[in-house]
Amino acid sequence: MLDAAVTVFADNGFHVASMDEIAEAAHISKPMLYLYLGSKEELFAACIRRESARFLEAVTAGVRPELSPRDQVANGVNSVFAFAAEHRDSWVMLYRQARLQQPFAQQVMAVHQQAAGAVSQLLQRSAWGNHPAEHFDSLAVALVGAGEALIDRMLDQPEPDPRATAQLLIEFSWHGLGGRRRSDA
Amino acid sequence: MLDAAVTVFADNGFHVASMDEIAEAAHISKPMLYLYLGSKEELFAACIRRESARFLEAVTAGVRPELSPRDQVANGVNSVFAFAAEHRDSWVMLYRQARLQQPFAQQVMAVHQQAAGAVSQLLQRSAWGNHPAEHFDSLAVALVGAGEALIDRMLDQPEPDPRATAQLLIEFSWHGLGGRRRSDA
Amino acid sequence: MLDAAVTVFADNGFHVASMDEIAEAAHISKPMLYLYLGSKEELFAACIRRESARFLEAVTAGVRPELSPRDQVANGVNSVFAFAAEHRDSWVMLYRQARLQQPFAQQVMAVHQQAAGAVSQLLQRSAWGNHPAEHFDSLAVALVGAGEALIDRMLDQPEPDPRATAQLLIEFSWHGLGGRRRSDA
Amino acid sequence: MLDAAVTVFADNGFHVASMDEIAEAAHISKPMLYLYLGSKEELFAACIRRESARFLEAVTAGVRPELSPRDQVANGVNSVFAFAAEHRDSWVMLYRQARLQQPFAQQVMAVHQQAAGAVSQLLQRSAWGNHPAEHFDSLAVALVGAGEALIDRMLDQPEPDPRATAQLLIEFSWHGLGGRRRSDA
DNA sequence: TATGAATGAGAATTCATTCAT
DNA sequence: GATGAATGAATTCTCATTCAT
Repeated sequence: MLDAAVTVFADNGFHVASMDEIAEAAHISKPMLYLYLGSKEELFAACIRRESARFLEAVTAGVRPELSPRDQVANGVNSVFAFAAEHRDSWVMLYRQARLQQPFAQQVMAVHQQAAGAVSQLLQRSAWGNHPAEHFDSLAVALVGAGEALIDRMLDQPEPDPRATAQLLIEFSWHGLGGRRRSDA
Repeated sequence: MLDAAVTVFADNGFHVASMDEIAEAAHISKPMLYLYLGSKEELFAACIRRESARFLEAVTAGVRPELSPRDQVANGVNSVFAFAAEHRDSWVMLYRQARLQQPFAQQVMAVHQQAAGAVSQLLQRSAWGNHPAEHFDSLAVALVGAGEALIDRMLDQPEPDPRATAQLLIEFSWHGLGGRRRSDA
Repeated sequence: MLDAAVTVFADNGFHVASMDEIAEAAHISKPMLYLYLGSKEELFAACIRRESARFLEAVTAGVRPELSPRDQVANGVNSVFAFAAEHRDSWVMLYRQARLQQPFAQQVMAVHQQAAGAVSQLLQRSAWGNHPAEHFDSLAVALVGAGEALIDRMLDQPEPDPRATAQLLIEFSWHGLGGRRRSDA
Repeated sequence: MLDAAVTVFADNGFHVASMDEIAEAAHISKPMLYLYLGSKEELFAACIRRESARFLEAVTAGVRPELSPRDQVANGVNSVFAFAAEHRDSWVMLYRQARLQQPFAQQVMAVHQQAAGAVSQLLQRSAWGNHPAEHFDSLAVALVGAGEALIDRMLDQPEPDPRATAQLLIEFSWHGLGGRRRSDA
């Protein structure tokens, strides 16, 4: 039942999605929706809650603390990309729709920042030299943003290849676009 | 008149923003809004059109073809960050709101992809080694996504510093998170 | 089962009371309610019927035809006040709620007018002088109205005292507010 | 516009009256109703407010402080009966409908008790002997209740005669049903 | 018999949009 | 040219009522 809602919300966004549409997609009647979920807002919140949990679970499941920080990041990136490819609607709903809907953004961003925070920590532990912690926060934000953009594009392709896309991000992250300027050559 | 609309749309999103609110913010009456802009959708489209143009203009103005590709990218990144910092509402409206509103996303994405395409070309021209063009498209997407995420965070800060933020992105782009694993050391 | 309904109807009125609430208060399921009572309207009608019967019974039980008309009225007033005090919900349901709900008002008013008619007859038999029968009808209406108002107020008090309140009404009825104007003194 | 609402509310009560019906009766569209009155509850409250004011004004207008307390009461009773006869809907709406609708009862009862309080004071000033003030409150309640009942009946008659009905109440109030029991004779 | 699960119909409320002036 | 006043159409939500078990 939440599945239908997630799909409809992912396709239309919170405001355009109507309860009629969701009820129809779920093959139930509107009163059932209200009986089980209370209201449109609660329904949306419930969708966010469940999908966030699934997302966290998927990502957490792949964590291997015995690996090096870099490999942990690589693992995480792979998990996230795999999740997005497998649960397209969940991803779109969380990251494209819920993140903007004012009363709900907070809920999504909490998870998001938790993830970014973990990345930041791993980066910090994997790095050379001296940088303030905030520097790694920024890098984590950049990395996560790059990931989201790649996922977005990936999801528009007919046959998404999460492993390859993740690999690209990881390479890009560690090595950048190439250590030296061409003019350096 | 569009200014008011942009502000309201940026603050509330397309659906929550009401024509009443926009008319009031523009200090005109609703019939005027309709006389000049036709409908809410046309109004939104007009906002997107104008802000996209401004955005492109701001970025294009800084282009210096005589520079090296890398410097051109750096220039562009700086322009984009400066634009976002100076025209917060324009940026939010384009990248946070319009990109999701189904009938309009295309309009925004056209500009967006034009920018990403230019970046891709510059990267290609600045790179070593052999990679298919598509590889650079992906890198451009990642770079642009990282940029957007950093801008987003920047706009939430009390005193955004576009130059510093841009610099961070550029460094990150060229060199990644650090060329070698710690264990390599 | 009707008890629960009466309580709920008395507390909330016909429209605000929901069948869910009544079923819950009666510790049965809604289908049972419908099986036994047919519909919300029939349920309400059944409540009215039963409470009206109880009311009439309570009042009739105290009738002592061998007494003087005045004492019979006094008796009746006492019975009514005692009934209202003892069966608060019955009274409220009948006189506050049912009397206004258009399809049911008739049902309540029939009982009400039966009582008023009996009072009118007694007054007529107890009176001096010549008055048309209609005059006594009016007096009965006034007396009954005064009684209802006093009952209403009585029911809002923490410890209703039906005997005292009834006594007040009876005194008021026989002697009015005082036979002479102060200026007469 | 409130006129139509008062009529509909008087006929149907708060819950049965629908905004559609009221809008139609007022020859305007529902959105206008909402524009001017805000919500069904506010509309009802506005009706109560206006009719209460009219009622108070009608009653207050007839006050002649130079008269004896008894004549003042008689005046007041006449005013009230005249008002009810002339503004049937106002009366019904205030005393039959609004008095029971929980969120609004207070508003009506305030006026009502103000009136009853005034009556109580006048009775007190017109009376012989020693009685606690509370005794007069009770008498006022009874008197007012009797008045309401008579008005109710009056309003059901084809040609209400407020003066005669009021006169009946006044006589009844001062002299009761007859000073002595028949058996006293 | 008894009920958990389901729904059709309708109510309040809002908003983009348009006349009449 | 400008606007106050007006509305059709849609949306969320509720409730009396009924199956399927």
